[in-house]
Amino acid sequence: MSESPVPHEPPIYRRIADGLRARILSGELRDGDRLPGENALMAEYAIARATARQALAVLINEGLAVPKRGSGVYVRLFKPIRRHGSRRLSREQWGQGRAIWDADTRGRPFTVDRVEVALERAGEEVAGVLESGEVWVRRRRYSVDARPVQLATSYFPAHLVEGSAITLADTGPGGVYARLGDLGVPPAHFTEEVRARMPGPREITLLDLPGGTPVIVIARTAYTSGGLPVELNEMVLDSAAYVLQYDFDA
Amino acid sequence: MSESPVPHEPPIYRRIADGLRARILSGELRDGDRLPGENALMAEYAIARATARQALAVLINEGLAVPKRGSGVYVRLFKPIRRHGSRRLSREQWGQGRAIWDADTRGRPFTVDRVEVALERAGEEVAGVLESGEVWVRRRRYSVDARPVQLATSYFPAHLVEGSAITLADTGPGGVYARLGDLGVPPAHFTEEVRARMPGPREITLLDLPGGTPVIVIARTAYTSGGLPVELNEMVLDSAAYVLQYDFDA
DNA sequence: ATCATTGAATTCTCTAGAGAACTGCTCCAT
DNA sequence: ATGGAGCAGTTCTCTAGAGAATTCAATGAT
Repeated sequence: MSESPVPHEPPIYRRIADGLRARILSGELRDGDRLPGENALMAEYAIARATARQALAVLINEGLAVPKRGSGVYVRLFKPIRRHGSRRLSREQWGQGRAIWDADTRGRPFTVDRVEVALERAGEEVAGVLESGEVWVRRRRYSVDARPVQLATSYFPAHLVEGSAITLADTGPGGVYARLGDLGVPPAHFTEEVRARMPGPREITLLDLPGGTPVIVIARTAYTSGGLPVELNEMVLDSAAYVLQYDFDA
Repeated sequence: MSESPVPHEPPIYRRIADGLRARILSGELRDGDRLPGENALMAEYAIARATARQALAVLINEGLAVPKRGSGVYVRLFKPIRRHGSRRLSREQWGQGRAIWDADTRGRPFTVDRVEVALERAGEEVAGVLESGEVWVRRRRYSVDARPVQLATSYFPAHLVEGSAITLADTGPGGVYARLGDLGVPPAHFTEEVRARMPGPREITLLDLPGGTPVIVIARTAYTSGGLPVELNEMVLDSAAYVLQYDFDA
């Protein structure tokens, strides 16, 4: 038999992490405050550097802290952008001022950079959704307050949008949806599929993500009233920067 | 000026991780396959154990691999459940004595364990949403195929549901929404707020999450047609197990 | 005043090694 | 056959140390 009736004491690095987490959640350490760094933890607990790093890695991985190389480890600040799925139903009377998570409802200005427009052969999944082998692709990155928060890639059936402003960098007033209306195929119905996962290296670079930040992936398909798919938009969001809101009736 | 026009070669651990990732994404390594472990990487690349661990940690952190202590590191399998936001809660479904979760698992039945029902003093945020200081709280965990996939906590204004089956472990046919209907306050409108983040230690335990798996947090508020909030349901989902789907018109 | 340099502090990367904890298999006694 | 013991292989935890890369503030030169 085992002679340890003790329900397994957690390892050192975990106890240190638990202590720091408690101080963050209790409010003792606030957004932007500096956490004790590797050296401080080494001295305080008489542990090796790797162990101190492991403790900090736990918090970084949970998204509660952000490391700044050459400076220190800081409590993360969280002020998400609220993204409304269906604007039509999300009127003021429903839940205004009742939001669970504090978020910026006022429209902070988005800036768009890295716009790429290209005609490509559709991948398997895209081709399946849009029922088209060739697609016009629009890739762009959105930033708020000079911080990148979203990558978006839109696909359009090539035969549908050929010759329109959708194939240009500047789509003109009203954006791509107005142009689809001009073409006689205005979007009437949307389906959004939402997932969350850890980012790949490319996404970490483009969104400038600190460690421990998942991304939200939204695949939105736009259909005409006749059920014709006219756009597939794949969005990758910094999950620390966003709260999604969906409103619907029973 | 810096005299390194070289765009900074990535560190060893990252190059190894990149190589393994490529083998996974290319299909060479499939779901459930065993990855080269610490010892194998140490031998192959002539590196220290810590460095090999760091390489594997990258993949584990991205959710592409799962470590099994004493056994090895394995490629993760991904077969999500599709959860429909709208339509799912339609009156027909809960009107017929059908639990909502049966509807969207398509045969894979949800099992519920760890049901807790209690009368509690509402926290600040919950009180603000439900406009009630005392709330009945229902906590439960859902599993599919003996795997826990979701934690759910529902809050109801105490004065509203006092004496109904909502305060019991078994809420009867149709679940809590049918009971709210019985009480004359049927839910007519829903607002869902969706976030993603890394799980805390409690969530890791309850959901049995491997490293590198984010959770999706949904805060759903149910309102009557008169705009009265009658339920706040906070759900924590294993993000590897779910795809959320929302449908709406332009 | 403005700009460049320096230096301390900090995180990041990596080596080398050791023991603990756990898994899965084989072998042996029953 | 079945159960238990033992063993090899694996991940997990931790020590001790060193150099690289980066940040940030102070200092000095222009």
